[in-house]
Amino acid sequence: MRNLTLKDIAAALNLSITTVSKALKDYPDVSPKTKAKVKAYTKEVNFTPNTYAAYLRTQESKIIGVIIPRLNHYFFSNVLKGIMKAAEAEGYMVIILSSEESYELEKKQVNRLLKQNVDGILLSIADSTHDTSHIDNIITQNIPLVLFDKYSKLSKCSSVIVNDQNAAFTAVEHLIKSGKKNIAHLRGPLLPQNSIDRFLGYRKALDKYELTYKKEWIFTCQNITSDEGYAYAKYILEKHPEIDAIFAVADMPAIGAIKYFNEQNIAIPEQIAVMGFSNWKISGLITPALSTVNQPGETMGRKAFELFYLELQLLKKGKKINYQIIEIETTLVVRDST
Amino acid sequence: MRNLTLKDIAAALNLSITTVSKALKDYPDVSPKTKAKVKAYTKEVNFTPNTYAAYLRTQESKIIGVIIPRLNHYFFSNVLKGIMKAAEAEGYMVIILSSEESYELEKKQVNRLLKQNVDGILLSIADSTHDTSHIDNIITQNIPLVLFDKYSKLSKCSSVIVNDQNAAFTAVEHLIKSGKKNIAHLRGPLLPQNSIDRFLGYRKALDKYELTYKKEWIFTCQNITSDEGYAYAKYILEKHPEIDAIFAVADMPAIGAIKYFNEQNIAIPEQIAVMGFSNWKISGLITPALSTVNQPGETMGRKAFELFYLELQLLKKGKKINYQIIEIETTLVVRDST
DNA sequence: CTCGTAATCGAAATCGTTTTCGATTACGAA
DNA sequence: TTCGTAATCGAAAACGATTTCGATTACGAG
Repeated sequence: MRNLTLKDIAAALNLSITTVSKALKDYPDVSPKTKAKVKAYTKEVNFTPNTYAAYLRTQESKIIGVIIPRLNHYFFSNVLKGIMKAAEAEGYMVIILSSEESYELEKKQVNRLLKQNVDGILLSIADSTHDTSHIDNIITQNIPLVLFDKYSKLSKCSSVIVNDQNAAFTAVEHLIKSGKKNIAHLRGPLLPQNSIDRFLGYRKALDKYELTYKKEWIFTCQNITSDEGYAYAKYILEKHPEIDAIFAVADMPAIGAIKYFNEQNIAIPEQIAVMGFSNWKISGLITPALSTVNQPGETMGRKAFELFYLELQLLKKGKKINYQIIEIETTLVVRDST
Repeated sequence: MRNLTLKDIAAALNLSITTVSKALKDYPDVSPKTKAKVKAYTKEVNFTPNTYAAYLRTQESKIIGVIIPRLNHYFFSNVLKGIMKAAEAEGYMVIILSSEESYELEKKQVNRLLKQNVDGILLSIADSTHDTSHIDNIITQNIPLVLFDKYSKLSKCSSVIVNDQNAAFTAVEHLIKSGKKNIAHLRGPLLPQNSIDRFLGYRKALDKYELTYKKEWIFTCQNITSDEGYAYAKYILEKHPEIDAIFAVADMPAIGAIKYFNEQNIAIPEQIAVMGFSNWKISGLITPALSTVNQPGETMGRKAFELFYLELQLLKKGKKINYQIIEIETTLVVRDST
């Protein structure tokens, strides 16, 4: 019960393998009549050429690789959805690997994909990635590479990102305009550009509205978990009762903070407002519903694939690829926590 | 900058392609000395045989396909994690496809995987799948198939599942033991076996403790969303104030119900208790934290891969495979909502 | 010295496609 | 008739690995 081959088709139609192959690929040197015959028959028996054999000649695997930092992560799941939909439409398969936010594992996964001879790599770099030689490695091998969300300023390649700084600025501005003056920031770790940018957006907003920036109102979430948010909320309530709003680097810490405030019967947003970032599904479901910044993950994924596809076409034509950075628009989602 | 080939290695070591290939595969007819030489060199230059070329002879792609009903779904993400970890350990790549809970799309995705000549398929069937001919198709093609979580009683193949009936029974029993007597059930749609089993577990618990089963206390969630839970909670409060507990087919509807009760200042669990199913991450983060049944997704994924791998080995040896059904243990997670 | 055997190695076929380059045929022009 | 051209088709050589089968060498037994 193995799959059919060109040989089988050729035998059935009394043609050569060559002609069948060419008919399917619309070569000009096969008559319209035989073309039609071949196409009708292959459709009838549901034949498609073996991709592995085809790879050997064309060096195209019709498979792309995607590396994300985490699998069970709402935002990245949405990005994946966007990538896979777009890939499917163009007949590409997607191999997904996870770096688990580890630099070492990320290197390894990149290597696995290169060994697999994927046609391109879509990558969101891990928080702990401090060196980009493995990424540059992809580029020198002339394999289309697109970074998304968590990108690097070091590597010369296409990226699909969000303007984190602007988005954070808008979020904090909203807090200020609603009357809050002592705004704390639960920031992310030092490494990924995103948490730096969100922090910078926060500072910019304070600057613009002439609010004083206080170092002791900045709290670093190493793993961006709800537990960290919960713990910092407790600390804030005990040591910094003057704080009247929190801008978190992501929804998870924000949700943790809300959980603590709920337990302590603190009025949100009256006594303290909470703003998240990312718009996870959960954010709309907790009480009070969390205000946050919406990052359109699916769009991001789609754009990332499109960028890869574009680069591939240019590469095939031997043209030079000019890297581009696509910025996806975010929107402020105001709910009940601000 | 293309990848190295056996030819390159052979040339560099002054050996034939054959010998290099055999040395790498530990054939007995190559001397330990040359074996060592070949292995040392291939390791040094980081050579691995091209998988596509290898496929042509061995018919093994070292790729498995996974079809899940939904991508951005906490439980399935965990299953994927388990699958991918296990696959990675055995040197397998994983292609993931989503059926979006659609029967038609599921058929299509199965077909795509068959065309891709994957070594095996891991599948969680869609809610709307009413016919299993496409699944039987996989089996007749002699490709290892493992169903997980959402399985079918119709197809003769290995499965990794949870004993939904027992788990539901235990959950409802817990509600009863905590003093609740009028327990409603937000059930899932009619098709997947899981929602049937959870419903049966609910009934069994009522029977055992001699509580009357009332048809009007059963509410069907077609899409298992929080919105449905929210709407039913409202309905229950208005039309059935006698109900003092809700057992939901999944966490999402339970969370929606809690949201409504929170808004109405209903005391949970005193006035009405809420029990979910699945233990999504979010469940521990809402207030009150949701009691639920923990389904170990990662374990399920790992077991599913192991089952596939086992079948593949048997198949290669030409032995008959005897299908088995693995039941994963669930645990009751009691939090603040009961 | 001869022969059989074991130990090593390689040539070549094969997997299923793609693609180059010839081969064949038909047909109109000269 | 003959020749050139266009229109169709196929043979065969890749692609890079695996594997069968045969070749070669070395060496000890007789």
